[in-house]
Amino acid sequence: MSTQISEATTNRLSVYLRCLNKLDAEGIRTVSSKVLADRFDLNAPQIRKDLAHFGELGVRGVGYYVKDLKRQLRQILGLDLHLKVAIMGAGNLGLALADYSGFRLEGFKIVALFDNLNEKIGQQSRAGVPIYDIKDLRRIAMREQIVIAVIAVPFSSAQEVVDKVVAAGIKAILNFSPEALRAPDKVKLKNVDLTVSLESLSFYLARGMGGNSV
Amino acid sequence: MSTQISEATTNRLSVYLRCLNKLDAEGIRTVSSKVLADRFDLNAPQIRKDLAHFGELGVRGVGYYVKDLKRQLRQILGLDLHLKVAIMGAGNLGLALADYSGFRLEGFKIVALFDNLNEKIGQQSRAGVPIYDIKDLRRIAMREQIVIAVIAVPFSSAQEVVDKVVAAGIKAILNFSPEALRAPDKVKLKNVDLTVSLESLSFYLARGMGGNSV
DNA sequence: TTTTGTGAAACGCTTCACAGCT
DNA sequence: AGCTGTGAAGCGTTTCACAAAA
Repeated sequence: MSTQISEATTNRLSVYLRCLNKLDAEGIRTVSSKVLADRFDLNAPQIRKDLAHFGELGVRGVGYYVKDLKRQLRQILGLDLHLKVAIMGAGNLGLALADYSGFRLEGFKIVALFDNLNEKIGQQSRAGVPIYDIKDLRRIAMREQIVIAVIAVPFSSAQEVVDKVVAAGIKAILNFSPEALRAPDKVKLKNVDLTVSLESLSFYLARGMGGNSV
Repeated sequence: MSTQISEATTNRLSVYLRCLNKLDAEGIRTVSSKVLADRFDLNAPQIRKDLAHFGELGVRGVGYYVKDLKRQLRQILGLDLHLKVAIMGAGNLGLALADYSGFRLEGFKIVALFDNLNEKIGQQSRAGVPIYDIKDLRRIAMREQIVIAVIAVPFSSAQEVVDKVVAAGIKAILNFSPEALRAPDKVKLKNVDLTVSLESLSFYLARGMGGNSV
């Protein structure tokens, strides 16, 4: 419990939760690490190790109670906090992210879009997320208790927007722009970079390699 | 040269290329691993190790010639192949991905969107990417020589679409849906999962941790 | 008996220190 | 002298094998 949990582990916890949701929807009550692994292409000892970081979540000889483990993972991942999210940039990507129903945003609420174009400010996304002036970021972030910002602005203004996000007291950033951004250590920054992802695929194609991976 | 190159390494190659593009734009001719590292918050020995996988790309006592290294990285990453990309799903996200200029898609061409809704088929994105019937995927993938598919459909139909993509002979998939997809080993699958990313941020927030990372 | 939780081994990636070129 | 390329050391993560518990 006192050790640092790696990013790889937290990512897997998220995947485990998704798997458990499926099992629960099927009415399955208990599941062993072996069955979970076989069914979802995971690794049984790794599941046990990952979960063991957070106490004795399973029952020896039985496995894990699906509903209990779901609840515990949701709590561990902080989903019960119902964290508020803002999307920076009401362009195509920002609007799409604000509304995309394919993302199972259980535990998150997208409460605001921010932009600097007058014709966008005051409008809202199709699903009804309001678009605010980025000048009002600090005020609205405090009022709405926004703790996560998603960066969906063109790369040329990404760093500038990150600086504003940090100044507004937001504590975590998910960056979609293809730019190496700097933020203070106290702010958690995670990058999702389409260029890097595509180039990685391209590399494997260029080498004529196969292989399946996350 | 005969060893497997790790995903972490290929991702960094992509980052190095981006840094070199900046240096080149500034007219800088040569750069040492030390300077590159200091300037872009990278790791000098790691840069050398990563590059050394592909031969002697630098010059001892000098460093790396920016233009040469750019060219070599582009070739290593397969960007000279100008690979063709299709976006599966002409919803908000698919259309946004097809047009988003913030992504520096140097070396890739998005040539098609696919959907199954009649009112979308025959239309095109704002930037002019045509929307085809997914039924014609195989034919158009062959005609256009599409080798990468981006999955931007709702999660409930993601696996079904992946199966069609595989059947059409496409060799690499970038998955934006929050679903654990299965594809044959010969097809390279890479997941970009907003849910996992957000939950990972949420975990750190819930634990009151700081820390900056990729 | 079944299946977890866990110390120990194995593995792979990163960092280091320096030999080898220029 | 300067900086790369690289074998070896260091470190963190994954895998294994089994003791402990139900």
